[in-house]
Amino acid sequence: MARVADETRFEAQRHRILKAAATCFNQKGFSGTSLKDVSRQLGLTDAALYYYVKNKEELVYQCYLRAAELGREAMERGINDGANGFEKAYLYIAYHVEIMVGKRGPVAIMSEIPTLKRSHRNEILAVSRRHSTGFEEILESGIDDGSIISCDVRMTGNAIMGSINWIPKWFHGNAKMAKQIVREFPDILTAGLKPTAT
Amino acid sequence: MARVADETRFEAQRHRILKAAATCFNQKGFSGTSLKDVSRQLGLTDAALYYYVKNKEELVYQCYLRAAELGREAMERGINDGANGFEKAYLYIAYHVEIMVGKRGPVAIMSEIPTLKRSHRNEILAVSRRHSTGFEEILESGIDDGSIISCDVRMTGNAIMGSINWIPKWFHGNAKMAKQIVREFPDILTAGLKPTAT
DNA sequence: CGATTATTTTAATGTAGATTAAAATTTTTG
DNA sequence: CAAAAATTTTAATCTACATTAAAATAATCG
Repeated sequence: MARVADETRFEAQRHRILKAAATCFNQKGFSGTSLKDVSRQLGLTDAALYYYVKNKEELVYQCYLRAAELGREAMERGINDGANGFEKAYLYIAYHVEIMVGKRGPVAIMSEIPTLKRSHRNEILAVSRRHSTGFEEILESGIDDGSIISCDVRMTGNAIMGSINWIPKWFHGNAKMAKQIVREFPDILTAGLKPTAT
Repeated sequence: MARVADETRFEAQRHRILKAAATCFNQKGFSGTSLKDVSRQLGLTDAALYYYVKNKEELVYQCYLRAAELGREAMERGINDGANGFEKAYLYIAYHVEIMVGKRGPVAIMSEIPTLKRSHRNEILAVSRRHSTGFEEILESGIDDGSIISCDVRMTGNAIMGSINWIPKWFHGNAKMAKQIVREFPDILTAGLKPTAT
């Protein structure tokens, strides 16, 4: 048995499949992408995908899990790297945006959560909720330490996350624009958070 | 023939169907909603829908057209009612947000543009682009008249529109929250546009 | 009311695309 | 290199809807 090597190979291919699927879902829409569309991108046959996922529902689920994981990672890094609430928020946004438009992407837009089977749906919803809550806590910490203006963290959080989540809708891989987004979005999204200079 | 009366009746029913479809699409996802799901909401049969739209593709298309029209209307009102660039932007956002969460909604999230047939897709894309451009022009006018801070209007526009477009993802008809959104979103989204008080 | 038109339903049909089983191929390992 | 395991393909099947035609019902009008 080629235990370790095989698992690496398998995981690598699985990963490529998830990225291809995310690309298709974002560009062609969920219902507009057949498994053949996904597999063709990798020079495979649609049936081959079933070696890696149980069915299409699971493919979507895995894409969403990966999207959630990448977001979680960005938030964790932001929390670790920022010295105060504002910086944590700023860095999280920067990291997350970078993932959305960078080579680790594409990140699947979670447009089809309702079509997931109950257990998967609940898991994705739970992890999403946790993410939102995490961001709200960052905002609160910033309000507490004076680095962020007093605001409704729920609404502010939704506004900022919406901007980030919507990026794949209008960004389609243009490298120059990717740089622009990474450079400008963090400032744009946090401009309203800064206490007015006194 | 009952010319006028019939057309009213027909249009009214058509309108109800579009709203029901938008509700389903936003809540269950596009691929997750069958025509039966839509028709059931109105106490109809799936086949009845074909009296109002040619097919499912057209149903989506009409939903998107309606969404675009509502957005356009909000922008027009904002432009008319605002005294300077900032106010135009602020009011447009307020009007659009109000539509998104109000009784005129639900507004369909345009998640499935790629599945539209070419002509419909091009039309929707064109109207979307026009909308984006319109908002960027508002921002530019604000920069010119000094009511808005100097910024990249393209990126800023994308950020703000993303927040608005994402609303149906997390808002599901709770009346209290609707009020909150209408009250807070315009300020949150424009907070970063104000020139720092001197 | 009786006739005409508008709307909806019933009952089939058609089809794309998901899924599967078995065979073929490729990769790994000893 | 030969055997075993891993990966992919070929070739069917299967099924959930979308779609349609014809019949039935409801609304409107003279």
